Amino acid sequence: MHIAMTGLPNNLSPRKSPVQQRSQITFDAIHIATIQVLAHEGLDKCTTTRVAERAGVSVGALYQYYPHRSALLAAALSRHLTTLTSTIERCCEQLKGAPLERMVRELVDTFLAAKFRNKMEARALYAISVDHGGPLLIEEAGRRLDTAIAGMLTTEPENVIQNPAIAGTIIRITLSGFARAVLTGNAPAELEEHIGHQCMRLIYNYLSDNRMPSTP
Amino acid sequence: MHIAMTGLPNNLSPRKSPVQQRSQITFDAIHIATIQVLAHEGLDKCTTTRVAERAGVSVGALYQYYPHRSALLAAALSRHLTTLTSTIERCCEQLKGAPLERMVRELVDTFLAAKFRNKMEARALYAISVDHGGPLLIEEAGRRLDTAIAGMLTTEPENVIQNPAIAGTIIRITLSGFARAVLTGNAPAELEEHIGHQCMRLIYNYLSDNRMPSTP
Amino acid sequence: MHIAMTGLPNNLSPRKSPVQQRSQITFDAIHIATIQVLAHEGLDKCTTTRVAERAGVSVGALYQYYPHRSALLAAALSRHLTTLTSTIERCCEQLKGAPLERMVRELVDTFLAAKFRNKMEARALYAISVDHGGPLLIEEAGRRLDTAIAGMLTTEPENVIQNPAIAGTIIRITLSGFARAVLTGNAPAELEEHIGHQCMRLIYNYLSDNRMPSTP
Amino acid sequence: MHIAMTGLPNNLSPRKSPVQQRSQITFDAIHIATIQVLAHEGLDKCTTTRVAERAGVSVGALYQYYPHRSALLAAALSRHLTTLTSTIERCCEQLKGAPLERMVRELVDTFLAAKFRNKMEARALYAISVDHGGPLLIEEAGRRLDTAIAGMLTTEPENVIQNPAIAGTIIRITLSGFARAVLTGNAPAELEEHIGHQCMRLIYNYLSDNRMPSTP
DNA sequence: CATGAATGAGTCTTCATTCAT
DNA sequence: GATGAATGAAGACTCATTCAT
Repeated sequence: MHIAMTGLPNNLSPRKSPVQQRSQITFDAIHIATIQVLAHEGLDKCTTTRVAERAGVSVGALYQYYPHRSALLAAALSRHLTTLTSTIERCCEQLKGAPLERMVRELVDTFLAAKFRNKMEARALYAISVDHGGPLLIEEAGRRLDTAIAGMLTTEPENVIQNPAIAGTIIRITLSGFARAVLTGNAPAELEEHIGHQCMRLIYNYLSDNRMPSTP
Repeated sequence: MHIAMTGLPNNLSPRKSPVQQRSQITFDAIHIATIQVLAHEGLDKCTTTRVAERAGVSVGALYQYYPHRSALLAAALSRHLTTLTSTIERCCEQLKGAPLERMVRELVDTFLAAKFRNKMEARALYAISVDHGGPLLIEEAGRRLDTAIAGMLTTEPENVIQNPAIAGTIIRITLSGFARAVLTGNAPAELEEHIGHQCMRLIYNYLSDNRMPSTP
Repeated sequence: MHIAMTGLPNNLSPRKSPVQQRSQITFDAIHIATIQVLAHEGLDKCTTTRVAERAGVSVGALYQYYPHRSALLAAALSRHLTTLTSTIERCCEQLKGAPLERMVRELVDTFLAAKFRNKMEARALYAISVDHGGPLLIEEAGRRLDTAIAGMLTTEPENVIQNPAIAGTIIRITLSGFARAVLTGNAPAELEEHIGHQCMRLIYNYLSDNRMPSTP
Repeated sequence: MHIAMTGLPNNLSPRKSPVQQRSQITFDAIHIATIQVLAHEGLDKCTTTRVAERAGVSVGALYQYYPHRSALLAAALSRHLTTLTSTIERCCEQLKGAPLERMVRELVDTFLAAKFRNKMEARALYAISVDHGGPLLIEEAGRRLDTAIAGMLTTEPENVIQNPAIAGTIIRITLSGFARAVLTGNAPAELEEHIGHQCMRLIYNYLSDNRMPSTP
């Protein structure tokens, strides 16, 4: 159940949940330090020593909380994804029964806002997306997002959504893709402010229309 | 001009182009080995030693062609992106003046086919997208793709595309995002075969319609 | 101020001064090992691995104290020069006001004694005089020696020294040159025991007389 | 006898003496390149490849003339020392029977002029003085210089030189020491132009006087 | 003979991890 | 528990030297 809670595969979960107050502070300090070092120095230079240093604790202390470096990194990504996922799940819950347009508008806004709240962090964490258990975490988060969005779409009043499951996935991939493009600098600066707008168009039109490619 | 040709930032470009036959063989062997090791072992274990070993040459030989590991990795990504970019550029060129629907259909098909031709390779190369000059290469490739697509859209007969530049970017980001989702296993298996279809819907509807969010 | 204390240019100074007892032992062991390996194997073979081995510690421990091989070597030379310089400075201080003959005699004796106290070490360190920051260290030591000697000469009772600054340098170069010749085996064995004597003659006559070349 | 001619110990002598014209050119080019690279890049970076490159030949060609890197370096030093030695020998020969003052003056001038003719080269070669057979070459050159100077001193008309052999060595060491100090930047700039003058005083007074330390 | 591609032993250096204090 | 010194495996990279062409 530990797995279920943190989304971390087997041996990648933190060693112990901090119970005392001092522990909690240290734990958080390490988490923050991890992201900072990751952002400022890159994955390769995000070493346990440097993280510990930045967190103001000893390496030994760090290993008190995480069994190894991968777990440390995975935890950073995990926390980020968990926050994002929860936010979206809550959002979708609240939008149940709302008109499609509002669903799309608010979902897009919420998603991007969550992703862009701390751009540095979000950007840095892409480094973990290829290794250290990142793929698994991302996959799981993806599933949860898909489910949440699909659940919301099912309640769409006019019932225009034929396959909510697929639609949920399509929306999630679209949003993730655009967020990544913006965060990694792969979108022209002038597009950045219109990203939300464009995503809405993309998604809204996709959902409300299915003429063309149905007869390919 | 070296930069212009390879898309590799100065210090990341290969050391020398092989002139003799033996050289060419070694050079290619190294390139192939790089991708294989990357795919099978991951970025961290894609060491110069292992690559050389797999290529059946000595480390020294490897360093005769690449000044350092990063250049080796960058070159692998570069070649991949160059192929993709050229393919799309050619495709867009040929589609000039075609009806919108055909444009979209063929662009999507070509893009995904190119990306999926060698899935293992494409998947492996995502590891380089965060470092080793990857971001620069990707950015440049992105610009070229955007331009190519925009150029094509400009010739759309019915003239429904208001802002081809933006549209080009949107399309590219969309396609890249979906390709990545599929390749990294972030799309449910059952969606995989419909990816092309869904992308077309997404893009075609986006292009042909702009009712909703124009009045937000 | 670190620079001022060790005479080592910024990036060549040791990493950290050992505070705990264990550290101090390791630190000293490394220093001694460096000189031994240097003496027995030569500069080229004075590798970090070999030094660590000889010191009975791991390479890692070595790198805890020195940022790189050059710093290790520089430190060895630095310590030697600092000792020499301090000794001479003290000597010159005590000889202030003494008659010229005694000044020369004792300075020469002290200098050579200091240099020859550990011939193996002194000999070995010549290898660092061309690189690894050696030239800078030597230059600085030279300046301090010159100053010390000049300061002493200024107090010569009979006031025969016209230009103490120049004389100080001349003396220092002379002494260094002869010490080197002896240590590197460039002086015939039979001269070795008379070196002090000869140096005194050279220097004393130089100082007390300046007839000839003043009318060249 | 090869040894006798080149002054190079056993396996450090060049592989073959170039007989053909083309060979001679290549041979010289390599020699010059060696010194240039040594001067500009330092001993460590004076690699066979770089030297060959600079000389405009292939590594293979270089190995045609020198059995290994050490021989290449030793040869550079050897040539330098041979030139110096010959010059001094000729000088001493011509000064036989001259008055002491002239002997000293011209010897000092000739020595320093020879050493300073190509400062860059002389400076660079100090790097070889600790290894690669350098010590042996220097020792041999020292002996020849000592002998030459002693031979000259023997013919001094007024017969004031008690022990020409020792005196010869003292003079040689003195001159070498000052030359080195100047070349390695260990003499204050303002002294540089007076070096000859100072050396003469040092040596002349040493030779003509032996009052003091004879009664220590 | 010259070339320069290939070799591979050997360097320096880093860093995850352990463990005596 | 916390500390941080020590470990040592592993990686990047160089370069003297050889040898097929």
